[in-house]
Amino acid sequence: MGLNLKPLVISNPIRISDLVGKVVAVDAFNVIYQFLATIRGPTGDLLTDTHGEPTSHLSGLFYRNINLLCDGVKMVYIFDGEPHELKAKEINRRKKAKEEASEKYNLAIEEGRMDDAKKFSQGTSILTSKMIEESKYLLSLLGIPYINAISEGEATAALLSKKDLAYSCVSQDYDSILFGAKRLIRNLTISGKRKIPNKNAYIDIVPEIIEYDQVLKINNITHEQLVDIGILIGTDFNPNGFNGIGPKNALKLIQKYKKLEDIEKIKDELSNTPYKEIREIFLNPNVANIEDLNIQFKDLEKEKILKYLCDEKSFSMERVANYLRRLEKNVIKKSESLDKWF
DNA sequence: CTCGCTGA
DNA sequence: TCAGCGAGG
Repeated sequence: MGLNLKPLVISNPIRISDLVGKVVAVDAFNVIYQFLATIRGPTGDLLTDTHGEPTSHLSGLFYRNINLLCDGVKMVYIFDGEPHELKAKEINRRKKAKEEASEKYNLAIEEGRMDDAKKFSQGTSILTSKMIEESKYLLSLLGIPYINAISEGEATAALLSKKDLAYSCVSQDYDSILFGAKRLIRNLTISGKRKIPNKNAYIDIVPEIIEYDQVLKINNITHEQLVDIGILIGTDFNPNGFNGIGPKNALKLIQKYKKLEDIEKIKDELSNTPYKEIREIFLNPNVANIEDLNIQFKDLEKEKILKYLCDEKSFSMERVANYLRRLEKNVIKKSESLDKWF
């Protein structure tokens, strides 16, 4: 799951009101997986419609996006395309991890350990192509544009930020910074309090922003060197990184030796790592031409949303209508306060 | 994810 | 008034 850059970055809290009118490029898979992990019933089951089809992804997308739209944030969702072939190992590892989580989940259900069941269920989420299509459909009804990336979604999100078509990327993972994104916002689509695992305590989750320039500056490194650090720690394209090297160590090594080829003690391991190819993935990512990306923000289609979510997906008419009304009021209020200036 | 209820 | 919990789908 991404790479652990946390110890090497500075993150500053950001208020959602700082994002009014700004475009953010959202890592769609990352966000939807989060909804699938968190939006579950007391024993870890997903929300479903009357046919038993999962609806947790739609619930999360609907409520979260309406709130962000109310706050005046403009989202563009970026969906992953074909993964790079070097990602096969990582994809396989995730698949195995899910199978293991499913076994633990089933056993916990069988033995009536419902707390455990809920815990293990979070690791079992599978994002089907049907769920992806449903998510895209709901986004289009909400008037929120989305882009189908050629390959890694985070590469395309980073491109939007580099070209100032977006102010920032949005993801929990740090990969977009390696792709050269100017900014990354974390914790935008999760909110409030989170329980600390196995403890009876809660922490406040607040949105935070990470600046690319600042990351390079405080560590006194270049973009190329940041990518090399990522390769040492381990990326999706070389999942485990190098033996015994964590973020702090990786930084020290690159600060001292400047590049992977000059680090004597990793020579053998390096010869077994396609590091040149991985560098290329991050430094010359496979993305569309910026002119070919058609991003249009539209009005939401109220009737169609009600029809889709309530008639087809078993959402409560009252709740959905309430939410849509709240957004409408907000839009009116915003335009009124704007009118006062003229 | 979010709402709505509940008990301090 | 508000954190915490259960339900929604």
